[in-house]
Amino acid sequence: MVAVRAGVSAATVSLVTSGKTAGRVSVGNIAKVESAIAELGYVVDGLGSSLAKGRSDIVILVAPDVSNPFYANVIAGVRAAIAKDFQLLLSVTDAGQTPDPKDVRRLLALRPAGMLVDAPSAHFLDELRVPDPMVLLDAVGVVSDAPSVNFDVAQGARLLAEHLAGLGHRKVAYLDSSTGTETFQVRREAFGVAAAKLGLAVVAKSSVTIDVGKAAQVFAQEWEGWQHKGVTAVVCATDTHAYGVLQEARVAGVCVPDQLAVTGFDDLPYSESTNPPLTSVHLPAFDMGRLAGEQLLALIAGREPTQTHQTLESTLVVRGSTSPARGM
Amino acid sequence: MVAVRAGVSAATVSLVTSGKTAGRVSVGNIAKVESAIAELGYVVDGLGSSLAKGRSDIVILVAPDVSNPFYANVIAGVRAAIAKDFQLLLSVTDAGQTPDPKDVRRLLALRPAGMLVDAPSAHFLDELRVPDPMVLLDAVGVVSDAPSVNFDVAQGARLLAEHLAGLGHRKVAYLDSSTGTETFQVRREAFGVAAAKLGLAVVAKSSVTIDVGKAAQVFAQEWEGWQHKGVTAVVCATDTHAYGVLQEARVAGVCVPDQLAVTGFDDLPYSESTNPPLTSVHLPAFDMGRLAGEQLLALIAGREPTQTHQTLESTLVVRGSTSPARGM
DNA sequence: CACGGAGCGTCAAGCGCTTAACGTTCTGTG
DNA sequence: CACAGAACGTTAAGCGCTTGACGCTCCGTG
Repeated sequence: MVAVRAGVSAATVSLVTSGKTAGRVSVGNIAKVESAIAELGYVVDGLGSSLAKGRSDIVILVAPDVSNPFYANVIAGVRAAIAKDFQLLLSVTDAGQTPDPKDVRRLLALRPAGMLVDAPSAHFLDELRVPDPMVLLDAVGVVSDAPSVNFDVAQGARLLAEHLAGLGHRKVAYLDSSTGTETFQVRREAFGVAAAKLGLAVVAKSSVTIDVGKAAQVFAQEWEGWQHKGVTAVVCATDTHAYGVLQEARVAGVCVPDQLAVTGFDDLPYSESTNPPLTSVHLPAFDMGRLAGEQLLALIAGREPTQTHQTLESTLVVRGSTSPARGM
Repeated sequence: MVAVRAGVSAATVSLVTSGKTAGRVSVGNIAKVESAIAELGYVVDGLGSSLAKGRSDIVILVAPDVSNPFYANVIAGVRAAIAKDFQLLLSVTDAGQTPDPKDVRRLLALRPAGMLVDAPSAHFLDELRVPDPMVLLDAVGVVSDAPSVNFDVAQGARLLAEHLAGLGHRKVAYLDSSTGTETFQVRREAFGVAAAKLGLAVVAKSSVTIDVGKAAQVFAQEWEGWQHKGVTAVVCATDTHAYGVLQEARVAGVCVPDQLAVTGFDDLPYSESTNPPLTSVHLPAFDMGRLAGEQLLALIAGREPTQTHQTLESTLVVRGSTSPARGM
């Protein structure tokens, strides 16, 4: 191995690779070791190193649905914060499902340096014996003393309700999904509260999944009923639902936004390319990831996090899918 | 630890956890150990175990761009194949970039059980000392004796060219991206060949990235020129480009498909929800991931892979964005 | 009754690394 | 010149697990 090549002991090599050379290794030996490392293409073995140090340099990110472009942004943010020092390991799951605690425990066996949990369910946090440094993302409706970074969903919902009410809409349909996470529940409640304050009537309906297709089906079934009730706008709890509604509305010959306003939540990248472009509540996913990553880094380093619970502002992006209600 | 709790040696616990109890551990002791494990919520430490066994149960997936929904499908497929036995670790990178071999080498230090490389560049494979079990995905334009699973891009390009020629188009613009991977190069060439055979004239243009917005810009700049040249269709090397074109065409008052046909490549999930829905070459990403995962599993188990190089059929999904050329 | 072998457990070495503890050498100072 | 302490190196003890080697008990058979 490197040690014999450089003519020193393994201990010395270790001191060099970990940069603890001050007062322990002579410049001559540092050079020898470094050139031996270069010649051999040596990389410190992560397994041995982690075992000796008691923890690996892996950070685990648990997210409910990695195929969702929204999470891609979160992931990118996390990566931006921690990639220099740690390996990011994703606990990948199927769409909309919270990971099985058993799977996560398997990950925990790798003794990660820290853990990030996106959209954790209370049940999930209970089930799992919570490890040392952990930061929660988008931890709505969950009580935990772990630091967290969240969106101001209430604000987004309020902006959205005000926008619709301002356009003269009096009755809206609310479409969300009955998947596991608390996310949708919180959004529905937030919108309900905001709508109630403005005298906006809400008809709620849940789809089974966040699929574009499923949402389209629901719309196809419900549209007639909604029409009878005087619904002039559909508020979707996630943009993918809105895509389905847009698609099916076109099929049904319903003109958006003239006959029906449609709005989303998340502001996914494609929402500016739909027809018409989608009015949506923008949630700063990348920033959430980055901030959570930074918090975790601080925690790992033993520093107390600056703010335990951070809330990020959400904004409303108004595009072509909303216009004044019929008859205005 | 578990051993004392069950009143046996650590060796016996290890035999139980790894299932090698035949002729080594009595049923009584197995029961004792198992209940001790259950009570303590014990999970075999991955670090110690991997170190002793010489390799971890991690599989690394290297992909050029995880935020792309196309890769999300690949990942899902890989996961479906290997999740039972291994942890999937993604070498996450920035959009369109091949990962830095240095980063990957850091991952290699975890001594993964195997490795999957999606859209590898020749340079990347050279740079990296290739580890034991490795399977390549979408390894176009790369010579390597590692098993691989690929798309039949030529077939897709042919179907597309035939479709357009059949609709009476004589001159098409080809829009792709100049990002690192060989993917786009291969697609362009394949389409060029197919088009030439059918007497279809091609005007090529590259965008800097695969961004929707960048593609829109390119279209805005080029459209006038293309119009002069008699271009009646835009072929995009990836659906995201097509989204940009669709969007900008609407802004410019160009009617798709009557004035201009637009096609994509990849058949991303949103392509059925664009306006009009996008005609696109469908690549079976999930299957590619799954097959590659299975190959890798076989390799890891020491079995020879059944087929070294597999090619998956691609198909053309015709939707509303293509119609007969003007004047037909 | 002696002996072979099956059945069951444990021992101990070792995976590749880190780090406290402990030399050894060298330099400077009283 | 003696000695303190800085500067370097190495030794060795693990980290938590796996596994080949070994030992013991017990049973069946010649």
